[in-house]
Amino acid sequence: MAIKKRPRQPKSENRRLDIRDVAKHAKVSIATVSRTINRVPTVDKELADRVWLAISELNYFPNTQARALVSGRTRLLGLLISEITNPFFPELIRGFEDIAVENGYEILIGSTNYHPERMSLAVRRMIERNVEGVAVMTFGVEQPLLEELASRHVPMVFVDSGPPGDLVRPLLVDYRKGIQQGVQHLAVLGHRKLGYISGPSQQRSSQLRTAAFLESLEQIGVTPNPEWIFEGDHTLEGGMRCMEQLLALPELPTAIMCSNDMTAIGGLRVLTRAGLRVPEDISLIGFDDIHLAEFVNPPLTTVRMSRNDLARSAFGALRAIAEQEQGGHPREWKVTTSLVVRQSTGYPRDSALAPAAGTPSTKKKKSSKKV
Amino acid sequence: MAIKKRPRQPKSENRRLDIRDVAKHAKVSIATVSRTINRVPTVDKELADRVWLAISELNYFPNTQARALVSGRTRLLGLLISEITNPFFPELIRGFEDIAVENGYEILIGSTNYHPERMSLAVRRMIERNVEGVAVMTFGVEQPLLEELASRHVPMVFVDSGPPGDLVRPLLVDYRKGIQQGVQHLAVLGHRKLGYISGPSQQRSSQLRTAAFLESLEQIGVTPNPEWIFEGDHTLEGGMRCMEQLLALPELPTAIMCSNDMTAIGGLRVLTRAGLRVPEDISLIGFDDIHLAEFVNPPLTTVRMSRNDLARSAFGALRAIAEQEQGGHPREWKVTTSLVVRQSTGYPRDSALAPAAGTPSTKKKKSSKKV
DNA sequence: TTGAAAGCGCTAACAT
DNA sequence: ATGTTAGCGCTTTCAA
Repeated sequence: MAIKKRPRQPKSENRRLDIRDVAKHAKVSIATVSRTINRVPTVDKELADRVWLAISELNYFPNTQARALVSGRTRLLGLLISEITNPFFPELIRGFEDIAVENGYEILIGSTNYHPERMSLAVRRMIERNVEGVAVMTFGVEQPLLEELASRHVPMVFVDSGPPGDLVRPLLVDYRKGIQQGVQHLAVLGHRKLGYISGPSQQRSSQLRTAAFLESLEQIGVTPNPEWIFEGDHTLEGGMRCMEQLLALPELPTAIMCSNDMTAIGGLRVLTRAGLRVPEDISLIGFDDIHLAEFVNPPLTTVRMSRNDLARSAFGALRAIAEQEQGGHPREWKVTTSLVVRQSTGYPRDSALAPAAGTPSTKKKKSSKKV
Repeated sequence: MAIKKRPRQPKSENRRLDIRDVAKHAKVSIATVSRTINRVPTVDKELADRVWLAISELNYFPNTQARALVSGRTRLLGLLISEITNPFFPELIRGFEDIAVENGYEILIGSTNYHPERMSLAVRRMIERNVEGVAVMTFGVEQPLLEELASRHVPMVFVDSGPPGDLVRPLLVDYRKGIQQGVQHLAVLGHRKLGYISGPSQQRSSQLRTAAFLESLEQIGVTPNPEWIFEGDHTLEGGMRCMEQLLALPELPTAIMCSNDMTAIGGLRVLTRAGLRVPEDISLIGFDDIHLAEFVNPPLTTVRMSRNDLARSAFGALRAIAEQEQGGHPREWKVTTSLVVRQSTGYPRDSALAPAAGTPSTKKKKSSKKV
């Protein structure tokens, strides 16, 4: 597009400046220009100065394509996401763009829009453009696509976990801390009877969450009641099913933590249908902070992971893989969590703390309700 | 990164497949492979078949860098935005990604984050990567940067308008239609006394809006009352100032349209402080549908432009410039608008239509009411 | 219609 | 420390 390229001959008038122009202008060889630009330390100070001067006088920018072609390094990273209009992603992209650009990388965004075709197109685009690594920030990417990348030795990072491999790293979300934040929030409100709906027990990340829950209970000096612990499957339906079983119990907990938001939202639905009020009768807390969490009624208190951490960890991990991380065992890339207090948590029903019923007022945009 | 490149000799084991591998496999010359891939029509059908077969058997992807280097076409487009976490942009990006990818382009996103430095970094990145065009989707990009692009013959499109030039196109937002939608919405509710707060009269886009307002009034058979028409400046403060003046008038309009949302939000603030209720006492309607519009109290009814239109127009315009748009005068790229009915508009105070006062119930998010 | 070969702008080996 | 030069993988001329 840029400019109509005439055949080859007439050295078109507005051709881009190239390294030879700079060399000529600075009266050095093109090799010296290249070395200067790449900060090879052996270049004579004076020559280097001449080169830099020429560069700025001519306003020369090196041609990335040519550099990439010869060096094999594109300084391009792929970011595979599900849908950019899902508010989780813009924040993530922002962090990723920031750190990538700081380090001289560009990012190629591939949205799958939940379509298998778009997904494979995205992977294809990344391979064609020779990305130096891919951050897979969405679930459900088909195995063959990942193999395609792996077979071409493209480093990958996954949120949470992915197929293991030499060039593959999981990002470690700090579930322990996240769950702890949730449990302590409930403890502070005065809850001692806590229930839990887990994710599928085969999934590593949900095992971690369950373990963290139990551990957090211990920290607040509460003995878990096995009756109140259910195994869900991280779906809305799973959450509903578990909540129904729970409601059949003779004694109910005053608060329930769920292994993810979808589970909590399913649970919420059942609670509401059963005529129980959240949080007046029972408090509910999720995990993930998906978009929907803010829009259910009442808005869900939940634990979210830092998009910025995620972005920086993904970048760092990709870079470390690529540069072979000479020193010792692979580093772990942690992602921190934070509690997002909305309106699905409040004092327990019979608590002395409760002004009457409902959520206590808190500062800022945290849950707040005049009773 | 991708893979540790050993010096040059040992033809590293896991080098990428290249066109020669395909040529060998298909028993043709690399020229034929190239022609086949580029769908040059003169290739013999049978040879072409062999080539395609080889390509798919080897799972070959052409190297974009090499192609770009020799052809001078990167198939890369720059998208200059202010901030990706502003919800205006993800939608825009989505549309842009869709159409770009459909056409074999990639997009390079540059966020300015309202920092002059980031802005020039973004422009620099685009030039370095040799983008074939830039869609400038944010205001306030500094002139020198645009000149930098122009001097390198990079085609540009601007939302609404930008510095004119041979390789520059404005996108034309259909203000007339947008304003009309707003005015008719008010007319349907029963408003006949309409006020207007314009933008700065030097700015072309606000002239267009004002003209459209007057025209729309005529269409609904209302004679404009010059007393109720104020010139704002598209800022919050301007909106407040105008609204204060308006409130000093002996007779007030029942509804006010503003040239943009910030103006309306400023106006809303003054109205609220003056103890007037919106929309019970006075209806208010903005233009743009900025993020904030949804979160003010009451949420602002406004006119928004289609992000998808914007994206597609930007892409189309860029492409047309680049391909020199052989046929006649440059095409116009229109962007449509739509009315977003929220809660700042309702029946006029003394309307027989009003059930009591306040907003009529609406179905969906569109205006529509049973009278 | 096909193939051989000349570059695209740059980096890095090699020579000096 | 600097210059010369051979490619990187491809497209496109040119000759056959």
